Amino acid sequence: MNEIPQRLAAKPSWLITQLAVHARRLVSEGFAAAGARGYHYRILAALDEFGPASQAQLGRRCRIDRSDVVAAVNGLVELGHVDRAPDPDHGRRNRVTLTSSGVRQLRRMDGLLDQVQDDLLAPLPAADRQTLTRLLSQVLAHHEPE
Amino acid sequence: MNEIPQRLAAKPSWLITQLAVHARRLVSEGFAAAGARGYHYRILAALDEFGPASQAQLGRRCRIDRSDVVAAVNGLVELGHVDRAPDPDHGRRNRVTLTSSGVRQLRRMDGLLDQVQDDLLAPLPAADRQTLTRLLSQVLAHHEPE
DNA sequence: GGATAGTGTTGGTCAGGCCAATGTTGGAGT
DNA sequence: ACTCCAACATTGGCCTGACCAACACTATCC
Repeated sequence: MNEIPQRLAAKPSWLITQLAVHARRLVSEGFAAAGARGYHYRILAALDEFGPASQAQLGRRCRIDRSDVVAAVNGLVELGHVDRAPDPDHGRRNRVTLTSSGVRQLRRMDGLLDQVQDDLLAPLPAADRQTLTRLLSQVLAHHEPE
Repeated sequence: MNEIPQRLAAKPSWLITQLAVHARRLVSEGFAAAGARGYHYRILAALDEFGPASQAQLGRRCRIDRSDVVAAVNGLVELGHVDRAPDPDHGRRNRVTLTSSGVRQLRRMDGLLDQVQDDLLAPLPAADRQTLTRLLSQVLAHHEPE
């Protein structure tokens, strides 16, 4: 009835972009429960793993445009999950820091996200999940900057 | 320097959505050469494989919202790749048909898209490409409307 | 000192995926 | 025959994520 054209179904680019739609849906549904957006998680994670950073640095690490980092940090500051202060050593630069509230939010999101991974890969046994992750990492690395 | 947070890099949802960004970029770059958009290809492919159809049917087969099908078909009609006429048997329904120009455009896009698949999966040997495609299909099928 | 690269910010664009409301039409139930 | 419901096409709006261009400022390198 609602059969997909073979041309599409067979193409990796189709599979990836369509699966990404479902992944995004699952993720944003999960995050909605925590009142957060996708960009927020990326930034909180980067701050937690690499410590305080400038907005430009965050953008590079999270694959977010600098202009979008501004808005996301604005949101995080308003929610109290992050602090923004001018970098004392570097005039124009900002220094973004994780607050304890931010750490708690990050933990919460981590939990939600683990559940999402499970829903996303539901039909696959553990071995296949690992294989898929490895192959995707390999391909993605090839398209990443340097 | 631009290291990605481990939390992200390890999550299938991240790998899929990020890879989808690159896939979309490659596809749209390729399609730009033919002056077409992503929705166009889907619709042309569905018409070619399943024959003339109503817009609602196209939407279901191509995973496009009804309202977006309207705009896409408008564009295709303007380009002469498709014909739209009221279905004689079914009052409100439209009947969308592929023109010979549409067939040519589809062939052209097919070629462009094959090249894109190659660029996308460049780092993978043939066997891995097949494995990846199989796993993605499996996962995607699980999230599709039965 | 003057060119050059990096930084934060504003504001705008785009594709893709959605939803709600409206007017219309076919068909099923009774 | 009449009513009610489901399907269809269309308009108009919204959201996320990813971009780009321009501006003002700062640091650094030659």
